[in-house]
Amino acid sequence: MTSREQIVTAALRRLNEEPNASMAALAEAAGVSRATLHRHFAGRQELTVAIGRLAQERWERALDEAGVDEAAASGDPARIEATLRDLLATLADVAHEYGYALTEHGLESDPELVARFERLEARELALYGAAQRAGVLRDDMPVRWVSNAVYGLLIGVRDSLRWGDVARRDVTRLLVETFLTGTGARA
Amino acid sequence: MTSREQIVTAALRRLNEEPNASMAALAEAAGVSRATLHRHFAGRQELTVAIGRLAQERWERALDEAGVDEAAASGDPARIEATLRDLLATLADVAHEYGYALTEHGLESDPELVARFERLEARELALYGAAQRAGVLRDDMPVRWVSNAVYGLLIGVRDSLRWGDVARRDVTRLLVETFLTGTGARA
DNA sequence: ATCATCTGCGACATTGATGTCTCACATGAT
DNA sequence: ATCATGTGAGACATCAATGTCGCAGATGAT
Repeated sequence: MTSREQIVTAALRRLNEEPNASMAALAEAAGVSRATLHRHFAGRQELTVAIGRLAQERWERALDEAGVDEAAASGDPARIEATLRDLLATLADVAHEYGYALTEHGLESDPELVARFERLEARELALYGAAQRAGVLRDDMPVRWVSNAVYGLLIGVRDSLRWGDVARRDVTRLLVETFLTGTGARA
Repeated sequence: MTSREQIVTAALRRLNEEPNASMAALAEAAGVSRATLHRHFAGRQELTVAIGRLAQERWERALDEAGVDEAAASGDPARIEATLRDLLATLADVAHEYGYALTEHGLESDPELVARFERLEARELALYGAAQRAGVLRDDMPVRWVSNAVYGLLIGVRDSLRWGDVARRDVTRLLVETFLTGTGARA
């Protein structure tokens, strides 16, 4: 791991705890002098964008490994549902590890990041849409609502783990079941 | 409405759009000079805390008007469910109007705000717990997860409205149904 | 008319974070 | 031994946001 990568991951860890940590704090977290931090990243913006990219790569890998595109194209309900559950399970981890990137607003100012975000989101929307057509998800909800609901629940996951409200091994089940069948008791 | 209140509501409106807006921007949004803003609020902290208090008052009113405590104490499933639906509908509005307070981290540094937050949260947790015991909500989920899921979905509501993904008149139904029965199609 | 109060305006001081620079030291390759 | 490279330490400059102050004009009550 290059020192640049070490800095990014250390900064992410620190920012997950304190989103407004100063560059000095991030340097300290990386075990590096402030000057060295600036040698690798011209400014805070550059560093946070690097973190954003890292998060997106992780997200993209989650989509790839779950086989989102193929499942969406297949139209096979069983396969779509399995993929969906698989994806959500992985996204729970991503939310936990990259929570900072999940909630930070400043990242929207980087066009490259925004563009990639939209591509990734589109792939997810395609899966949700396919799930609706295949009868896996109810089709009387806007796809974008479904997407935003997932996003919100992922923030719930992040907070639950942050505050220690829920054990890590339970959180996947809670997320998936809440998303698919809600919190209501079966009639 | 006193000018102090006008400033708070204008600042809230502005911060809902741009959470990092400067004091100068907030003064402008309130149609007031920067000096006048500082005459009313010694610093940014004081202003954001005032906003936080406002949001909490709104939240408290939502709990009161829905009759959360009485419903929880009654143990009556029908009443609890009606109260729950009612509460969520109101909270959707609160999330829309007070989104800034919903996501801003800096508010956690004010002890008074934190204390009141915990009291309000406790009332909600009591309702969720009662709902679980009454068979309205499934009882195999930690109450705190339920609470965090609501919180997350409210962020989903906020974003959906912010980006125009969902019409305001639809969002209540989407929230309530997603929360209670999930996004999955009925088997 | 007079007085109290609030406000806009603009100048000024402060502050905390940020970015830059220099120099000395450590490491490792040749 | 020498050289290249990367780093720590600390001084320094900069900058944007923040907070303060004084003065003059507006408003409104008596």
